[in-house]
Amino acid sequence: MELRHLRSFVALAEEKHFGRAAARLHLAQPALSQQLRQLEREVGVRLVDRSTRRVELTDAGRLLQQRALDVLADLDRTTDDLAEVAAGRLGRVSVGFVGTATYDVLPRLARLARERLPGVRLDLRGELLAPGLLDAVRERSLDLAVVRPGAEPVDDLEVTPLRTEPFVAVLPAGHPSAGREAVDLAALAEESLVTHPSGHRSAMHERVLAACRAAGFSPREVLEVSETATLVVFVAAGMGVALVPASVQALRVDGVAYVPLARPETVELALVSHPDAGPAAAQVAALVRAATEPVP
Amino acid sequence: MELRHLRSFVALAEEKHFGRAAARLHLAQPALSQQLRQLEREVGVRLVDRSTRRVELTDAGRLLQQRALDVLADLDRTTDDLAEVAAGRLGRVSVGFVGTATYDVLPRLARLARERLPGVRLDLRGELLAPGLLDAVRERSLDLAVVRPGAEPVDDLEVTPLRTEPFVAVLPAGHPSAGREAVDLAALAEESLVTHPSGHRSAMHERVLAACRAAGFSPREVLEVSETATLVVFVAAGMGVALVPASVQALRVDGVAYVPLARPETVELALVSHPDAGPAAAQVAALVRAATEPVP
DNA sequence: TAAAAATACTCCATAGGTATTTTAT
DNA sequence: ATAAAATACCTATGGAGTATTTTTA
Repeated sequence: MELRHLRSFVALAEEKHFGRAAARLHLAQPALSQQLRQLEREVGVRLVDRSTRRVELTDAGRLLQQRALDVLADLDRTTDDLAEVAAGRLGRVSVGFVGTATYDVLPRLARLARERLPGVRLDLRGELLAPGLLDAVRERSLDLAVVRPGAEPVDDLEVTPLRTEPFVAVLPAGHPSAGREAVDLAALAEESLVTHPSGHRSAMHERVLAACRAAGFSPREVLEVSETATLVVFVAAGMGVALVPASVQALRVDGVAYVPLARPETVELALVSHPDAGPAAAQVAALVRAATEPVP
Repeated sequence: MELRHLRSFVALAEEKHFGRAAARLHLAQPALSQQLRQLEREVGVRLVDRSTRRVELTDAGRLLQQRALDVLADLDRTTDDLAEVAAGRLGRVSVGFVGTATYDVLPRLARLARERLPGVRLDLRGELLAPGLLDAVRERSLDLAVVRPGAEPVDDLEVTPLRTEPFVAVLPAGHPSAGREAVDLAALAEESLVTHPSGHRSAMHERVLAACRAAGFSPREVLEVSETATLVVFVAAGMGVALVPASVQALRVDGVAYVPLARPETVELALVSHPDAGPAAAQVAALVRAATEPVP
């Protein structure tokens, strides 16, 4: 059985006339007769009761007409859908975010995708750690990752810079520098510092300590927390101060003030994708770039 | 696009290897390469990322794999179903019954069909009138009809006799002959008679009056009702007596006694079907014959 | 007898085969 | 170096066309 048999059968079922159906199919009448004969032979069932004066479907014919219509419609839909998939407007894309991109980039992306790529199902996962994100992209369990690029370059994946943003200080509301225009990082030398985890689990830890060294001090006490939200809450609780990328200010917490640094230090944000990610991932990548364009 | 493209694509999607997939399809490898090229050209989308070492589906390819599998499974199911339809084990059949077959043949048929033709949806309609039944079968709004054959022969439809059954008298419980072994019809000459409608709407009316004439009398008062159930209830209410085919005894009503006639008069029951009714109708017709075989 | 489906036959388009080349690892 | 996909080319099947016959209402 081939689709041409089904298409011909449907036409014949509708026209109930070999000549007209053949014309509609751009076929000669005998070709249609033969196709029907083949089809009936293959399914082993008479589909059309026919004489020179009357063409009528059998019960089996009526069933096949319905099913054939369904199948042909399915295939038409499929063809359309394939084009959508190829254009990246239909599909499923998973994006992972490091903690400091979770409260700013993630929601912006979600809103943009909802508007511009309604056919793409997004799977967004926030508060992840950079090394795991890279591995996930490598093994295709994630399509895209928004990370803070670390020291060592990544050459088996595509990495595109998204933005460079300044650090801001996170201070408890009662802190003397809270509410100021800017704070000199050196003024915080004696405070306890709350940071992301050390080791190779987060790029932030090293960046923050490097900034302190640049300001001429090494923090006296360091408290490590793994979630950015927890970090901010710790500051609110008076456990210390912190340095975070400016976009973390999207995370508003009572009892906490964000204050720019007098001499700004910066961190990068980058998008990582697999070299042969699908078109939907490419579309979403474009939206990630759009979501990070205006540095807030 | 033809089914062979889909079949080949599915095999390739599963094997992820042109050589093996081609072998499974009993094709040479270049034929498969060509089919894929045609398919991709037609849908305008790359379906497989391939190098000499790696064959991997694109997003679009994965979508098509799913859809193609669905379509092919649908068609397989359809082929099976067509055979069932052709054998008369799958389908829909409507059967109409005259009033006096409604309470005996109809329920027997329903039970038999449930057992032996579970795939056939039966549409059973009782208490109809013979002329309407015949027209309904002619115009195919009914597949089968169980009727009391009238005087004039029907030659454009298939009529097969089902059974011949004796009339029985329907008497009120208090009637002197109620409970007897048999009653002589002439003994009821003075009673009011309850019958089915006169005119050409029911064959019963004429049959009953003919039986009375054969017994040597003409009923003094005749009351016409259109439903058999109503007729019996009228007798129970003391409105008169009636003559009905023996199978109506299936209709048990308090206050009514059925009594055989001393000199039996008979009526026929017949099955009417369209000459080119489908196989399901033929199967059901066989069950109707089975349901009427043992004269009760 | 006239309209329409079936049959007879012919032809050529094309699906698929064989041989070979290209490519990626 | 080698396995595997792509390309080139050829062959033959069979799908569709034309002409004709058969059927039935």
